[in-house]
Amino acid sequence: MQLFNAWYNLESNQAENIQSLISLFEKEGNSQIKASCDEDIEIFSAQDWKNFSEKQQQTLLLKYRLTYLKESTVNWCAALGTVLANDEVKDGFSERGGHPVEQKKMMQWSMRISAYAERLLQGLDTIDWPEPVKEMQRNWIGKSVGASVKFKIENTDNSIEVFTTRVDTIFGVSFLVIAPEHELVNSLTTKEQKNEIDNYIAQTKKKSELDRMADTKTTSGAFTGSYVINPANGEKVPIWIADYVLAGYGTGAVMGVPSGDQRDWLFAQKFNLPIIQILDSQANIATEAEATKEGKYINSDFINGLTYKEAIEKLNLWLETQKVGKAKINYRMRDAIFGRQRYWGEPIPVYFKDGLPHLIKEEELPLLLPEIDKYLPTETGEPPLARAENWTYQDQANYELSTMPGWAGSSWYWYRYMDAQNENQFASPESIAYWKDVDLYIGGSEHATGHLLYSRFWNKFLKDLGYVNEEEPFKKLINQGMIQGRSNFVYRVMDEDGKGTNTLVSAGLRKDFKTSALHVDVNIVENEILNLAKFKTWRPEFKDAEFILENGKYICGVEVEKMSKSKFNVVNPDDLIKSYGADTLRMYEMFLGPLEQSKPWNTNGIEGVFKFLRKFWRLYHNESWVFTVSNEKPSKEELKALHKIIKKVQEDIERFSFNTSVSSFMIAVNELTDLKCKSREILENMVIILSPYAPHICEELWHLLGKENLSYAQFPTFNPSYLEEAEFAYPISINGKMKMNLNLSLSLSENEATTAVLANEQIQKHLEGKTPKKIIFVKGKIVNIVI
RNA sequence: GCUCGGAUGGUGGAACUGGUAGACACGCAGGACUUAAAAUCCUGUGCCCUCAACAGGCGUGCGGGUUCGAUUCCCGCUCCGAGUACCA
Repeated sequence: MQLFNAWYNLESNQAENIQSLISLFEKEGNSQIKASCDEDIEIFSAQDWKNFSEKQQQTLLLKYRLTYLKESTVNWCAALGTVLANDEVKDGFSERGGHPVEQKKMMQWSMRISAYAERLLQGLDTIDWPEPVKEMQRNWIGKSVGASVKFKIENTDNSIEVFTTRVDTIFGVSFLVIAPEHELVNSLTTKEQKNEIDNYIAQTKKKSELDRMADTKTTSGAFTGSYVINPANGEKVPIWIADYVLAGYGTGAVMGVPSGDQRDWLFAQKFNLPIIQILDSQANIATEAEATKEGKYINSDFINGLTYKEAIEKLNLWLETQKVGKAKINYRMRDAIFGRQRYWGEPIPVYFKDGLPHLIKEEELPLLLPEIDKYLPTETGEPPLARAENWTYQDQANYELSTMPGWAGSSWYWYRYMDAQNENQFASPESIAYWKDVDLYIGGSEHATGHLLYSRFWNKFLKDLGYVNEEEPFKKLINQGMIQGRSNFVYRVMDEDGKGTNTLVSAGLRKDFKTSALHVDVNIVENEILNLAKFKTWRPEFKDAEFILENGKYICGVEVEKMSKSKFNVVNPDDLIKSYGADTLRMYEMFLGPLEQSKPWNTNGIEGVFKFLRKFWRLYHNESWVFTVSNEKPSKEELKALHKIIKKVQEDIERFSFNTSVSSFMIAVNELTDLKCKSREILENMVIILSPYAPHICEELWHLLGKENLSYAQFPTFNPSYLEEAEFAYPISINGKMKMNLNLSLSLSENEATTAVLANEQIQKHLEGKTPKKIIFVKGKIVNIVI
């Protein structure tokens, strides 16, 4: 609601209530206002504003709001009557059922995250996050400095606006490409070209954005028949459409400069368009494009002879004075779509009256999901909420039918933890002032450009409105590795049109068919062999499935990928807890490897951790499993073992290296077992050190030791004097190859040490009578003899 | 395609700042205890040559380089994973 009732003021560089915008409109119209808003805003005066009807005013405001309605393209599956996510579309067909999917335009709620692009970018420098994640976000925000240029359409008053980072190449333009979805395509297409354009658009509609992107090898496009005039030299430039240009980015139009851009070069090659050299440094443009900024301009009228920097400056000024363009900063990040055509999500608290969206009143919240007969779209393809009876506001106006996406909740939930019982506010100002932000956030890098960016966006917005105090929500971030799953696949045979059939072919035979791979539940697959009976009942669409078997079996394909419900490769840890206990599972997960590393889930080593915990328990017991500790003074060796582990665990916790701590615990327990240690002093400390790793067993032992409140026990202090050594077994290497170890006192100087080394008989043997050229001595590390 | 990450024994991994590669586990093999099994304990286990020991050679995805010395640094690839919007 707040986002709907807000706009972004680029002057104060923060979000403000929509009321302040309305007052500005009333006072001075919109010509002086610097705001993040839709591109197609007309200029109006204060007087105009007052004369506008209520409806006109609201329509205009919608173009400024931070939550607004926007036409977006979605994957539409007519057979299922629903919108599909990208990962539910496989090769242009729905994963479920194999029905055709096409790109369809739809009015969708969006959020103007782009208003925050610069702040999201700058903020990265202030937070302690892994560099790769920051880098991904920087690339995602994608700031580029360039210019926008208007190309006038021949014989009309309209023009096409183009964004370019290389305005200096404007004299090399030999064509203009617009996205197939571009709103001007229809009006630009001439009678002669209509067939070709229609065909091309039909083809494009079948491709998802992902497909369009994956295929960089084929150059395709179609000529509209119309021309624009290059403002720089007045020349006629043909307008093409091509699917490498996306409607959603910039203006959905690109100027084609074949000499400087390889993609444009390929396009010009294929369709016989001129390739114009514009820099004297471009020597090989007959074979490939050269995106150089070196050299001086040629064939470029008034920038001939200038360098790159001079040309950019001159052109930007020229564009502005000619009123055909201006210098511009562009962000590749698009606004985020906020509506979902699903049932399970928060309903959007909006109703429609006279085609305009209105918010329900705040005291009417929360708006609860209505009951519906089945969680499916309607027969006419409307979202599930359309099934609800009387889903109307005050019995008159229709409610919005889409629901909110997952990130509506995930973008602010941590504030709820600060004040979870609060019934009136999302969190009280006092609790927010106390807790501030999240000190350490552990999350997977798969959220780098989704959740972690949306959260930063909402947090900044909440700060602008004074609800929270920190600019950034997560001070420090660590990427834990993803636990991956082994996914199994079946292969659906496709007919000549590429449509899915009812037949599935075993993995070994799939080369002979055109197939598309489908995830299958790992629980109905054993040793890659599919249980056919279970498969048929798994989902209704497979009831009558037919199989092409190999050796009487259906063999599934295997891939390792992230564990996810949608991939049907999730395993449940409950069974492990039942047989090994939660401590074992917890420690095993740590033992598996470094926190940041991804790996497939595998329980092969869990026995080792389980045995360790039993061995640890036995330290506190005698042979008959009776609790036994002694009050004897610990020996030197026992103290050494203890202080080794104190040091190690301290260091490991600092650097989040839990797997190495677990190994060290095993070493310590092995040592203490060998020493037959029963000393209370040692064993009490061991419980404290291990307790964060295996809390249950430690709590139990703590009680047996006659103590309470383990979580408040003081972590033991490391004493280095227990670890001091007088000697070190130096590795002696010859030409960098380790030959033997030699015990030397650590107090020896370099000279004394090398003398002692050369005096050694065995070393002389290794030297084979040769005189060393050089001896490298690193105290406490190594001796290397070069011969 | 693009952005980001990863690769070390049969397996998970260790080696933190360029200094003994394979710690600690799993698995495997052999043995002890047991009527037997489970549990527990002991020994061995990177690869190659060798009956074995001694000794030797090769080894951190691949190909080069820097260095007395490289799993670690540099250049060029391959494969695997995550994200994705052909970003003008």
